[in-house]
Amino acid sequence: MFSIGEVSRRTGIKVPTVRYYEQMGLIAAPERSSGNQRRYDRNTLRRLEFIRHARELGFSLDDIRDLLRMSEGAGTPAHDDVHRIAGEHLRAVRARIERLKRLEAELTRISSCKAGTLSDCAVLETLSDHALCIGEH
Amino acid sequence: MFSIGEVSRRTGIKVPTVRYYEQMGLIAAPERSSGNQRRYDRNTLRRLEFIRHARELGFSLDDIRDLLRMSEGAGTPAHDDVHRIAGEHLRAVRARIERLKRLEAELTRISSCKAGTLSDCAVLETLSDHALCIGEH
DNA sequence: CTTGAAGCTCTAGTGGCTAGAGGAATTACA
DNA sequence: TGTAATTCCTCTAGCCACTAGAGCTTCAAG
Repeated sequence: MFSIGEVSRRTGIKVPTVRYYEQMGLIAAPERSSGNQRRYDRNTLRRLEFIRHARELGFSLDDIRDLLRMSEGAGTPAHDDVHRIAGEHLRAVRARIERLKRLEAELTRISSCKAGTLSDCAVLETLSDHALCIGEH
Repeated sequence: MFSIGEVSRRTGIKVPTVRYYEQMGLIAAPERSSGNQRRYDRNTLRRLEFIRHARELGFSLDDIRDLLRMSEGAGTPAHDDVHRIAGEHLRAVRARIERLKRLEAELTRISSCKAGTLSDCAVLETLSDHALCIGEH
């Protein structure tokens, strides 16, 4: 059995965040010691690693709840749902990359200015120039 | 003079968000009509376009406040600060792109699985597998 | 002059945590 | 066994950048 601090060290999830996940229903309320401190088993540890990884992949806690539920309903044909969630997320991620790349190009341009005075500098003008807006609006 | 709705239409910033920016001190409290409704001039319109654009570039409201202050202190040698903020931001954006690309690769892998049953599917296992974690931890 | 859209202020909620107060339990070591 | 340091507990409140809704007033078109 692991204390919450041990769990935190092993999963890389901060202590208050572990408690927060419990509150949000992502993990069950664990057993307690005689002095009312949380004691976790290996299953919960694995579950938290899953959560940590999925969070790094950018899934929302709601998505993760779904994914966990699916993985629990062993054998049920939720396969498609899992792929749907992952696929939707992949699309969102690709869109984000595209947007960030355009952003990078613009930032590179405006931050490479070498003029000596602010009035010569493109940064502020660029930020003001509506015609240079990235994205759709 | 423009009503808040007109401003919203012209800048693409939602009405409550314009009021929020006023509350946060990014724009000054505008004149009011006899019936206490906000009336904006072209200067504020331009300022809001600046804000909108900078937000799209991912600058925080705090950064934008700084940028606006610099652009107001006309002629002062704040040039370096502007570039520092933009440069810092550029570095952050590049890091984000790198992370997202690794993420995309992993998502592509896990969502391309074609197995018929959940137990054959790599998605959940992949999410659980700590060894496949992206990033540093 | 009426009606419906748009405006006003105010409060509270969102996601995903994070920080701090004030106290209790555990652990390491003498 | 004593004690001091560390970890843990609950609870409340704060973060960012909005967003939603209630309940009311004003504006503009016909």
